[in-house]
Amino acid sequence: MLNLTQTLKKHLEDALEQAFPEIVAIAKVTGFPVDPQLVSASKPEFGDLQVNGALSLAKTLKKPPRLIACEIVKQLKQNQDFLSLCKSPEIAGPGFINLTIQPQCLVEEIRQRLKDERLGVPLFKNCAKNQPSAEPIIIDFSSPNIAKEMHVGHLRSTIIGDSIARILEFRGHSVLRLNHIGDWGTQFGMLITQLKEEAPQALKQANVVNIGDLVTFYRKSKKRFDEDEEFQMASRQEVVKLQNGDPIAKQAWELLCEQSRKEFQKIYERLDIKLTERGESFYNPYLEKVIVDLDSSGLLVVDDGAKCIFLEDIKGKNGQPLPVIVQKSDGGFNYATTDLAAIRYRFNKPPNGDGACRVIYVTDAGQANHFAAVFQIAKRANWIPTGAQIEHVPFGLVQGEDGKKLKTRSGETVRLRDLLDEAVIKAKANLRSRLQEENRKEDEVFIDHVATTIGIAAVKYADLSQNRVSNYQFSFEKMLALQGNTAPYLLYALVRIAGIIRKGGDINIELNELQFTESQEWNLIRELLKLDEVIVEVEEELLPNRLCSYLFEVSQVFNRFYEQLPILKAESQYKNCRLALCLLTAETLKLGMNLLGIPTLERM
RNA sequence: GGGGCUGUAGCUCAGCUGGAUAGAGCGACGGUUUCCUAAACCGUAGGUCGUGGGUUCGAGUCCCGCCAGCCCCGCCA
Repeated sequence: MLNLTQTLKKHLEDALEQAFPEIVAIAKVTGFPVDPQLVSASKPEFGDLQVNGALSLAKTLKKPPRLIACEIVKQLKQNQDFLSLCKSPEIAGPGFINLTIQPQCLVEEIRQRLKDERLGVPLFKNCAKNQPSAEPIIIDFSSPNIAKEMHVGHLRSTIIGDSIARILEFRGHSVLRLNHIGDWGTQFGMLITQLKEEAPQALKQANVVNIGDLVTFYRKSKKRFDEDEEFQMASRQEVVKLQNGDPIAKQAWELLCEQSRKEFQKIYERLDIKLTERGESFYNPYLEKVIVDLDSSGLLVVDDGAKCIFLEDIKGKNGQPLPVIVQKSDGGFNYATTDLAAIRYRFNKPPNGDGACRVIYVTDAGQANHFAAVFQIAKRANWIPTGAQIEHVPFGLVQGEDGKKLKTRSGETVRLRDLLDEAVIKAKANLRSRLQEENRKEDEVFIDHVATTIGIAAVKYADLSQNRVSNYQFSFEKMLALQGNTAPYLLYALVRIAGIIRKGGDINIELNELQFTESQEWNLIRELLKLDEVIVEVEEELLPNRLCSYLFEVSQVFNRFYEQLPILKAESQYKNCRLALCLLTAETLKLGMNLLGIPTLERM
């Protein structure tokens, strides 16, 4: 209903200016535009929309708010265009104006949507003044480390990042999904040194060690690095060799990366997530230039032998400005340097960069300080073009049901593949007991497919349905629960619709004959029509949980409709109309789930 | 010591630029099945929005202090 609310807003602005011509001048002086403050009604009994503007204008106009509302309404009642969209506006409470959309307008919207593949969600270019540009939006997410397995710490970034990417893509943006994997740094020196001793063949040919062994070697090497000075020296030398392009070291590094990459890919396939790999090492050739340019722009300071930039407005322990080290005293670069090089590359015009207009980092909230620091440096160095955006999209920790960081019983970090396996196993057990209760017989292919879909959907949905910023309490029991704001509940609503459609025979909906009489129908219609606003809002706020809440609402309203009104057994003129609502509900839910990265089912 | 995030019903959480009597779900209690998948639906109970001030017509929302929890803070990422 974006179009409709836009039109109404225009009418309201006109009414406001006609009733109180002086506010145009006041608006110019104060700099605040005339805003009727049109928002959705806070309660159904207030209608569809409410206008709050009269209250805030009371002070500037020095008139009681109800009087202001009265004058606005007087103007509106003379506007035939407005009255064709809205029933007579009503003043309520201290000066709210309640609006109810004309039912035939709602029906018309439904009719449009039934014909529209995008379900009324505008492309970016249609609703913004500026044309869509080919300039991509970069979303940096997932980002596991080579030689480590993906664990629960990567879960939220991967799922949330993917959903944000899907939403922006659907809105018509060109999106570059970057996997900034940890494929460089001192850990490779340690690992190669360790492997040279224990499994030298692993450095020469592929598939000699599996990822699990690699992780074990990594742990061992880390331990030795911290304890054994000789080992430390050897590791450092190995890093230097690698950095200098030594072919043997390079080959070993490539093998390690390849081994890990295969493992990551398995997870991404299970989760149906597409990413372009561009690890930290990609930016190696640009690191030196970062230092040089920071130096020439006068930001660089040498302190204790390390090259660093002192931050503005961010203080360290002793109240002194906090430094960010971009080149260590031994000449090595660190992650801040890589991140700065990445920012530059991403904003630079092709062919020397991506030419991005917006860069989004989906990482845990713990890195907020780091990004604040790096962004500040990039801004001060003028590496972010005017009009371009760079933002950190933080999320909270994944906690166990005890409220502490999620760990296995033995205290290890939880591997992502184990977590997904367990979700599927539990979903399968639930399904089997359900089948038994209902005396249903289904083949193993069906059971596998349904359990896998539900298990993965449950994990994704549970994560996405939570406000990103707060910590998230992980619970298989809750996410797989058959009731509540969960993936199975939403999937079930769709299955019900699919069931109707299967048994509905040939659905022949004459769009010209849509007519609705029952409150359950109108509730569903009103809910379905909110889709476009919700998606545009999620695009702006980057909060997928808002989309989840919406889909849950749609499912609930649909389930009431389904429960309380006959559909296939209704008289034919109602049957077709109700089937139309079923179809649109199904399309809405499928689209929404798709934007969350969750596939849907016909039967379950 | 400095900084960030969080604090809303027994539990898990929503709450969009400040707006009408603070909302869901779970759990609890009670009800609904000759009918399209009851994995559903209907109803009841449950809150000094951490706390103390301030801003104003109006604060869960904005500002300041305090308390609690989690996270980050120079050569790891």
